[in-house]
Amino acid sequence: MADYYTPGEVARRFGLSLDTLRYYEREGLLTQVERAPSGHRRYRAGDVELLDLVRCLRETDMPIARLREFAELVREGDHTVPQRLQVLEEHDARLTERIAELRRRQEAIRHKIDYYRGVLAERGPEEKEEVR
Amino acid sequence: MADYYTPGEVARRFGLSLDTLRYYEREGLLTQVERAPSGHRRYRAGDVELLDLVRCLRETDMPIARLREFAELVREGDHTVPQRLQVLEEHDARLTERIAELRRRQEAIRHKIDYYRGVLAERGPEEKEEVR
DNA sequence: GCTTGACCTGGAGTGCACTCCACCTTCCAG
DNA sequence: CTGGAAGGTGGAGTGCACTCCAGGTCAAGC
Repeated sequence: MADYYTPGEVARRFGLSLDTLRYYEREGLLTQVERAPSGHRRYRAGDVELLDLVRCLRETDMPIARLREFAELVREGDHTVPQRLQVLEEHDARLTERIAELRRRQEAIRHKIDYYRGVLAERGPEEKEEVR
Repeated sequence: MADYYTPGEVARRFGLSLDTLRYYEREGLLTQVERAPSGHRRYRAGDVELLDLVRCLRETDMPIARLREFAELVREGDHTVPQRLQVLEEHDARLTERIAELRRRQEAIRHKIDYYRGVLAERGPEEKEEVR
Protein backbone atom coordinates (compact mmCIF):
# COMPACT_ATOMS: atom_id res chain seq x y z
CA MET A 1 0.00 0.00 0.00
CA ALA A 2 2.25 2.77 -1.28
CA ASP A 3 1.38 6.42 -1.78
CA TYR A 4 0.43 5.91 -5.36
CA TYR A 5 -2.08 3.91 -7.39
CA THR A 6 -1.48 1.52 -10.25
CA PRO A 7 -3.29 1.89 -13.57
CA GLY A 8 -5.46 -1.09 -12.74
CA GLU A 9 -6.52 0.36 -9.42
CA VAL A 10 -7.39 3.70 -10.95
CA ALA A 11 -9.26 2.08 -13.81
CA ARG A 12 -11.36 0.01 -11.43
CA ARG A 13 -12.00 2.93 -9.15
CA PHE A 14 -13.40 5.10 -11.90
CA GLY A 15 -14.92 2.43 -14.03
CA LEU A 16 -12.68 3.33 -16.96
CA SER A 17 -10.69 0.98 -19.16
CA LEU A 18 -6.90 1.08 -19.17
CA ASP A 19 -7.08 2.15 -22.78
CA THR A 20 -9.34 5.05 -21.89
CA LEU A 21 -7.01 6.08 -19.11
CA ARG A 22 -4.05 6.10 -21.47
CA TYR A 23 -6.14 7.85 -24.11
CA TYR A 24 -6.99 10.63 -21.67
CA GLU A 25 -3.34 11.04 -20.85
CA ARG A 26 -2.33 11.15 -24.53
CA GLU A 27 -5.01 13.73 -25.15
CA GLY A 28 -3.64 15.89 -22.38
CA LEU A 29 -6.58 15.56 -20.01
CA LEU A 30 -4.30 14.77 -17.08
CA THR A 31 -1.19 16.46 -15.80
CA GLN A 32 1.88 14.39 -16.63
CA VAL A 33 1.66 11.09 -14.77
CA GLU A 34 4.77 9.91 -12.94
CA ARG A 35 6.50 6.71 -13.97
CA ALA A 36 8.32 3.98 -12.09
CA PRO A 37 11.82 3.25 -13.40
CA SER A 38 10.22 0.36 -15.25
CA GLY A 39 8.00 2.74 -17.16
CA HIS A 40 4.84 1.74 -15.28
CA ARG A 41 2.56 4.60 -14.38
CA ARG A 42 2.18 5.78 -10.81
CA TYR A 43 -0.92 7.79 -10.14
CA ARG A 44 -0.58 10.22 -7.23
CA ALA A 45 -3.41 11.66 -5.16
CA GLY A 46 -3.35 14.79 -7.33
CA ASP A 47 -3.74 12.74 -10.52
CA VAL A 48 -6.65 10.87 -9.02
CA GLU A 49 -8.29 14.09 -7.93
CA LEU A 50 -8.00 15.63 -11.37
CA LEU A 51 -9.21 12.43 -12.97
CA ASP A 52 -12.22 12.49 -10.69
CA LEU A 53 -13.13 15.93 -11.99
CA VAL A 54 -12.37 14.90 -15.56
CA ARG A 55 -14.68 11.95 -15.30
CA CYS A 56 -17.34 14.11 -13.73
CA LEU A 57 -17.12 16.55 -16.62
CA ARG A 58 -17.00 13.79 -19.23
CA GLU A 59 -20.06 12.06 -17.82
CA THR A 60 -21.89 15.35 -18.13
CA ASP A 61 -20.84 15.46 -21.78
CA MET A 62 -18.06 18.01 -21.78
CA PRO A 63 -16.15 17.34 -25.00
CA ILE A 64 -12.59 16.04 -24.83
CA ALA A 65 -11.31 19.22 -26.51
CA ARG A 66 -12.75 21.41 -23.77
CA LEU A 67 -11.40 19.12 -21.09
CA ARG A 68 -7.98 19.44 -22.63
CA GLU A 69 -8.22 23.21 -22.41
CA PHE A 70 -9.18 22.89 -18.78
CA ALA A 71 -6.29 20.55 -18.06
CA GLU A 72 -3.96 22.99 -19.75
CA LEU A 73 -5.11 25.70 -17.39
CA VAL A 74 -4.41 23.38 -14.48
CA ARG A 75 -0.91 22.76 -15.81
CA GLU A 76 -0.27 26.46 -16.25
CA GLY A 77 -0.53 27.02 -12.53
CA ASP A 78 -2.54 28.75 -9.85
CA HIS A 79 -2.96 32.02 -11.69
CA THR A 80 -5.44 30.35 -14.05
CA VAL A 81 -8.00 29.73 -11.32
CA PRO A 82 -10.29 32.49 -12.64
CA GLN A 83 -10.34 30.96 -16.11
CA ARG A 84 -10.96 27.49 -14.70
CA LEU A 85 -13.81 28.88 -12.69
CA GLN A 86 -15.26 30.36 -15.84
CA VAL A 87 -15.06 27.03 -17.66
CA LEU A 88 -16.82 25.26 -14.80
CA GLU A 89 -19.46 27.94 -14.42
CA GLU A 90 -20.24 27.82 -18.09
CA HIS A 91 -20.47 24.05 -18.01
CA ASP A 92 -22.72 24.25 -14.98
CA ALA A 93 -25.04 26.57 -16.86
CA ARG A 94 -25.10 24.27 -19.89
CA LEU A 95 -25.87 21.39 -17.62
CA THR A 96 -28.77 23.21 -16.02
CA GLU A 97 -30.14 23.89 -19.48
CA ARG A 98 -29.60 20.31 -20.60
CA ILE A 99 -31.36 18.93 -17.53
CA ALA A 100 -34.28 21.27 -18.14
CA GLU A 101 -34.49 20.09 -21.73
CA LEU A 102 -34.45 16.45 -20.71
CA ARG A 103 -37.25 17.15 -18.26
CA ARG A 104 -39.32 18.83 -20.96
CA ARG A 105 -38.77 15.94 -23.32
CA GLN A 106 -39.60 13.48 -20.58
CA GLU A 107 -42.88 15.28 -20.04
CA ALA A 108 -43.72 14.83 -23.71
CA ILE A 109 -42.79 11.16 -23.59
CA ARG A 110 -45.00 10.67 -20.56
CA HIS A 111 -47.90 12.22 -22.38
CA LYS A 112 -47.39 9.68 -25.12
CA ILE A 113 -47.25 6.91 -22.53
CA ASP A 114 -50.51 8.13 -21.05
CA TYR A 115 -52.03 8.23 -24.49
CA TYR A 116 -51.03 4.63 -25.19
CA ARG A 117 -52.33 3.57 -21.79
CA GLY A 118 -55.62 5.19 -22.64
CA VAL A 119 -55.76 3.29 -25.91
CA LEU A 120 -55.17 0.03 -24.09
CA ALA A 121 -57.67 0.76 -21.34
CA GLU A 122 -60.36 1.55 -23.86
CA ARG A 123 -59.99 -1.37 -26.15
CA GLY A 124 -58.41 -3.72 -23.63
CA PRO A 125 -61.58 -4.90 -21.85
CA GLU A 126 -63.52 -6.23 -24.79
CA GLU A 127 -60.45 -7.61 -26.46
CA LYS A 128 -59.30 -9.70 -23.55
CA GLU A 129 -61.16 -12.67 -24.98
CA GLU A 130 -60.02 -12.07 -28.49
CA VAL A 131 -56.37 -11.70 -27.66
CA ARG A 132 -55.93 -14.86 -25.68
CA MET B 1 -51.39 25.28 -48.14
CA ALA B 2 -52.11 21.63 -48.88
CA ASP B 3 -52.65 18.81 -46.44
CA TYR B 4 -49.01 17.82 -46.49
CA TYR B 5 -45.65 19.36 -45.70
CA THR B 6 -42.58 19.66 -47.88
CA PRO B 7 -39.19 18.41 -46.72
CA GLY B 8 -38.01 21.98 -46.21
CA GLU B 9 -40.97 22.81 -44.01
CA VAL B 10 -40.52 19.73 -41.90
CA ALA B 11 -36.79 20.30 -41.56
CA ARG B 12 -37.29 23.87 -40.40
CA ARG B 13 -40.05 22.90 -38.04
CA PHE B 14 -37.93 20.34 -36.23
CA GLY B 15 -34.58 21.97 -36.61
CA LEU B 16 -33.24 19.03 -38.59
CA SER B 17 -31.27 19.12 -41.81
CA LEU B 18 -32.72 17.66 -45.00
CA ASP B 19 -29.93 15.12 -44.92
CA THR B 20 -30.88 14.05 -41.43
CA LEU B 21 -34.49 13.76 -42.44
CA ARG B 22 -33.58 11.51 -45.37
CA TYR B 23 -31.17 9.60 -43.16
CA TYR B 24 -33.94 8.88 -40.65
CA GLU B 25 -36.14 7.63 -43.43
CA ARG B 26 -33.42 5.39 -44.85
CA GLU B 27 -32.79 4.00 -41.39
CA GLY B 28 -36.45 3.14 -41.04
CA LEU B 29 -37.26 5.62 -38.28
CA LEU B 30 -40.34 6.84 -40.12
CA THR B 31 -43.18 5.00 -41.73
CA GLN B 32 -42.89 5.11 -45.50
CA VAL B 33 -43.25 8.72 -46.61
CA GLU B 34 -45.58 9.40 -49.51
CA ARG B 35 -44.21 10.79 -52.76
CA ALA B 36 -45.56 13.19 -55.33
CA PRO B 37 -45.51 11.84 -58.89
CA SER B 38 -42.30 13.84 -59.32
CA GLY B 39 -40.65 11.88 -56.55
CA HIS B 40 -40.75 14.74 -54.04
CA ARG B 41 -41.64 13.73 -50.50
CA ARG B 42 -44.97 14.66 -48.99
CA TYR B 43 -45.10 14.52 -45.25
CA ARG B 44 -48.56 13.88 -43.84
CA ALA B 45 -49.79 14.79 -40.37
CA GLY B 46 -49.05 11.23 -39.26
CA ASP B 47 -45.46 11.45 -40.46
CA VAL B 48 -44.99 14.72 -38.65
CA GLU B 49 -46.44 13.29 -35.48
CA LEU B 50 -44.14 10.28 -35.55
CA LEU B 51 -41.19 12.49 -36.38
CA ASP B 52 -42.03 14.65 -33.40
CA LEU B 53 -41.79 11.60 -31.15
CA VAL B 54 -38.65 10.41 -32.89
CA ARG B 55 -36.96 13.73 -32.34
CA CYS B 56 -38.07 13.73 -28.73
CA LEU B 57 -36.56 10.29 -28.21
CA ARG B 58 -33.38 11.18 -30.11
CA GLU B 59 -32.83 14.33 -28.11
CA THR B 60 -33.07 12.24 -24.98
CA ASP B 61 -30.37 9.97 -26.44
CA MET B 62 -32.31 6.96 -27.56
CA PRO B 63 -30.04 5.22 -30.08
CA ILE B 64 -31.06 5.04 -33.72
CA ALA B 65 -31.25 1.24 -33.53
CA ARG B 66 -33.83 1.37 -30.77
CA LEU B 67 -35.80 4.01 -32.59
CA ARG B 68 -35.88 1.77 -35.62
CA GLU B 69 -37.34 -1.02 -33.52
CA PHE B 70 -39.97 1.36 -32.25
CA ALA B 71 -40.82 2.53 -35.75
CA GLU B 72 -41.14 -1.08 -36.83
CA LEU B 73 -43.69 -1.67 -34.09
CA VAL B 74 -45.61 1.35 -35.36
CA ARG B 75 -45.56 -0.08 -38.88
CA GLU B 76 -46.76 -3.46 -37.66
CA GLY B 77 -50.03 -1.97 -36.54
CA ASP B 78 -52.19 -1.31 -33.53
CA HIS B 79 -51.65 -4.64 -31.87
CA THR B 80 -48.10 -3.58 -30.96
CA VAL B 81 -49.24 -0.83 -28.63
CA PRO B 82 -48.26 -2.85 -25.54
CA GLN B 83 -44.71 -3.31 -26.82
CA ARG B 84 -44.45 0.35 -27.77
CA LEU B 85 -45.61 1.26 -24.31
CA GLN B 86 -42.91 -0.93 -22.89
CA VAL B 87 -40.21 0.75 -24.99
CA LEU B 88 -41.37 4.18 -23.88
CA GLU B 89 -41.67 3.21 -20.23
CA GLU B 90 -38.20 1.77 -20.25
CA HIS B 91 -36.83 4.88 -21.89
CA ASP B 92 -38.66 7.03 -19.37
CA ALA B 93 -36.99 5.10 -16.56
CA ARG B 94 -33.56 5.45 -18.14
CA LEU B 95 -34.18 9.14 -18.54
CA THR B 96 -35.10 9.51 -14.90
CA GLU B 97 -31.88 7.76 -13.96
CA ARG B 98 -29.85 9.87 -16.38
CA ILE B 99 -31.30 13.09 -15.05
CA ALA B 100 -30.53 11.99 -11.49
CA GLU B 101 -26.96 11.24 -12.50
CA LEU B 102 -26.53 14.61 -14.16
CA ARG B 103 -27.83 16.27 -11.02
CA ARG B 104 -25.37 14.35 -8.86
CA ARG B 105 -22.50 15.29 -11.14
CA GLN B 106 -23.65 18.88 -11.19
CA GLU B 107 -23.54 18.89 -7.42
CA ALA B 108 -19.92 17.75 -7.53
CA ILE B 109 -19.04 20.38 -10.11
CA ARG B 110 -20.64 23.06 -7.96
CA HIS B 111 -18.56 21.97 -5.02
CA LYS B 112 -15.50 22.45 -7.16
CA ILE B 113 -16.75 25.86 -8.21
CA ASP B 114 -17.23 26.81 -4.58
CA TYR B 115 -13.77 25.59 -3.81
CA TYR B 116 -12.26 27.74 -6.55
CA ARG B 117 -14.28 30.72 -5.40
CA GLY B 118 -12.90 30.20 -1.93
CA VAL B 119 -9.39 30.17 -3.29
CA LEU B 120 -10.00 33.43 -5.12
CA ALA B 121 -11.68 35.10 -2.16
CA GLU B 122 -8.80 34.24 0.12
CA ARG B 123 -5.94 35.30 -2.04
CA GLY B 124 -7.84 37.78 -4.17
CA PRO B 125 -7.85 40.81 -1.84
CA GLU B 126 -4.12 41.23 -1.38
CA GLU B 127 -3.39 40.41 -4.98
CA LYS B 128 -5.64 42.97 -6.54
CA GLU B 129 -2.75 45.41 -6.83
CA GLU B 130 -0.36 42.84 -8.12
CA VAL B 131 -2.61 41.54 -10.83
CA ARG B 132 -3.40 44.85 -12.43
C1' DG C 1 13.73 -20.20 -12.88
C1' DC C 2 9.14 -19.92 -14.55
C1' DT C 3 4.60 -18.85 -15.20
C1' DT C 4 1.01 -15.59 -14.95
C1' DG C 5 -1.01 -11.36 -14.85
C1' DA C 6 -0.33 -6.45 -15.16
C1' DC C 7 1.71 -3.03 -17.91
C1' DC C 8 4.18 -0.75 -21.94
C1' DT C 9 4.08 1.47 -26.99
C1' DG C 10 2.53 2.93 -31.58
C1' DG C 11 -0.78 2.56 -34.54
C1' DA C 12 -4.93 0.69 -36.65
C1' DG C 13 -9.86 -0.14 -36.22
C1' DT C 14 -14.70 0.62 -34.61
C1' DG C 15 -19.41 2.43 -34.01
C1' DC C 16 -22.41 5.98 -34.15
C1' DA C 17 -24.86 9.66 -36.15
C1' DC C 18 -24.77 12.32 -39.12
C1' DT C 19 -22.94 15.36 -43.20
C1' DC C 20 -21.31 16.30 -47.66
C1' DC C 21 -20.94 15.76 -52.53
C1' DA C 22 -21.81 15.47 -57.54
C1' DC C 23 -24.98 15.52 -60.57
C1' DC C 24 -29.66 15.37 -62.10
C1' DT C 25 -34.86 16.79 -61.94
C1' DT C 26 -38.76 19.62 -60.61
C1' DC C 27 -41.19 23.71 -59.12
C1' DC C 28 -42.54 28.32 -59.43
C1' DA C 29 -42.15 33.63 -59.53
C1' DG C 30 -41.42 37.16 -62.75
C1' DC D 1 -39.93 30.59 -70.82
C1' DT D 2 -36.40 30.89 -67.87
C1' DG D 3 -33.34 31.28 -63.67
C1' DG D 4 -32.90 30.05 -59.17
C1' DA D 5 -34.52 27.56 -55.25
C1' DA D 6 -35.89 23.20 -53.67
C1' DG D 7 -35.63 18.37 -54.03
C1' DG D 8 -33.91 13.65 -55.57
C1' DT D 9 -30.19 9.69 -55.53
C1' DG D 10 -26.18 6.83 -54.28
C1' DG D 11 -22.26 6.80 -52.10
C1' DA D 12 -18.23 8.73 -49.78
C1' DG D 13 -16.50 11.37 -45.89
C1' DT D 14 -16.35 13.31 -41.10
C1' DG D 15 -15.80 13.85 -36.08
C1' DC D 16 -15.84 12.00 -31.83
C1' DA D 17 -14.53 8.97 -28.27
C1' DC D 18 -12.97 5.37 -27.55
C1' DT D 19 -11.22 0.28 -28.32
C1' DC D 20 -8.30 -3.23 -29.98
C1' DC D 21 -4.06 -5.31 -31.30
C1' DA D 22 0.72 -7.06 -31.89
C1' DG D 23 4.64 -7.56 -29.89
C1' DG D 24 7.04 -6.67 -26.38
C1' DT D 25 8.68 -5.70 -20.74
C1' DC D 26 8.07 -6.18 -15.68
C1' DA D 27 6.71 -8.03 -11.02
C1' DA D 28 5.68 -11.61 -7.88
C1' DG D 29 4.29 -16.07 -6.06
C1' DC D 30 5.47 -21.00 -6.21
